[in-house]
Amino acid sequence: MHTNESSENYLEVILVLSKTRPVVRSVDVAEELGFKKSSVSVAMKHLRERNHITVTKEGYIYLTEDGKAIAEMIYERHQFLSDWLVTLGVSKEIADEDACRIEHVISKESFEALKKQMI
Amino acid sequence: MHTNESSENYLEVILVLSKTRPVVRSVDVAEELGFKKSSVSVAMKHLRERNHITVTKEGYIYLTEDGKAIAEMIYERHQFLSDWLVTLGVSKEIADEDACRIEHVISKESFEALKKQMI
DNA sequence: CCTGTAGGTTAGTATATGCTAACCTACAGA
DNA sequence: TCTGTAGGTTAGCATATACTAACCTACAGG
Repeated sequence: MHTNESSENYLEVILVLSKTRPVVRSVDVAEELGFKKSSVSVAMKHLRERNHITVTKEGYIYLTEDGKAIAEMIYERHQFLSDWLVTLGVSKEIADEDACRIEHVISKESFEALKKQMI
Repeated sequence: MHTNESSENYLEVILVLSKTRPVVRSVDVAEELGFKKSSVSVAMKHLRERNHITVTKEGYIYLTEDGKAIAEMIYERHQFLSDWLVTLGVSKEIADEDACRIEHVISKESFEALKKQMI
């Protein structure tokens, strides 16, 4: 279940998009991230190869068990870190940007410790 | 004064090493980071080109004003983030590793907000 | 004097990422 | 029917980083 920061981001975006629309396609991911469709195409190929997603012949992207686990972990971190920064007085936008970077590098231990403190 | 994560790390290490020894050389940096001397050599070339360091003909590395400013900012973040995580109950080792990654991605705003909360 | 070692550099390799350009397929609509 | 557009793929480029291999210089010590 090894991943890179970029893969984690793609998986998270797929999860988020799937919450608000019936199906997620490469173009949707590209638009959301502001990336070119070719970049997303290559990234999806990698995610397929690593069994993090499956793609139907119509181009609909679905998270596998593995992919979903990663996506949900990252998404939870994102939500939590963003909210936490906002409680510290950081603006919503900056909090979101920072959460988006910190979520990929913080350890499980530190994240859990932070959650515990916030209860 | 533009930098990458890797450059920031090198500058921080140079600063830290200079606190405990009279001079800092490429090999010292390589040993500290666990990198090969060739990698450090190339990195030092980039830091020279961007005027973040100067290197004497003996191979002694010194931070420029710019380089020192970056190094000290990152070092302050490192210290603070590491201490903060330890107060949350994270082990010294993990806190240090996490600080080392978060220090490069957290925004000025968030860092200041966190500092304020810790007073 | 001569050789081995320390410190440094350069060239070329590899991975991760995103980009542009060119191309393909399928389908909607004049 | 014919064409334009949407969605997707592939090839090749560019940057950031670290690595291995090969080489150079200088100096210590037999």
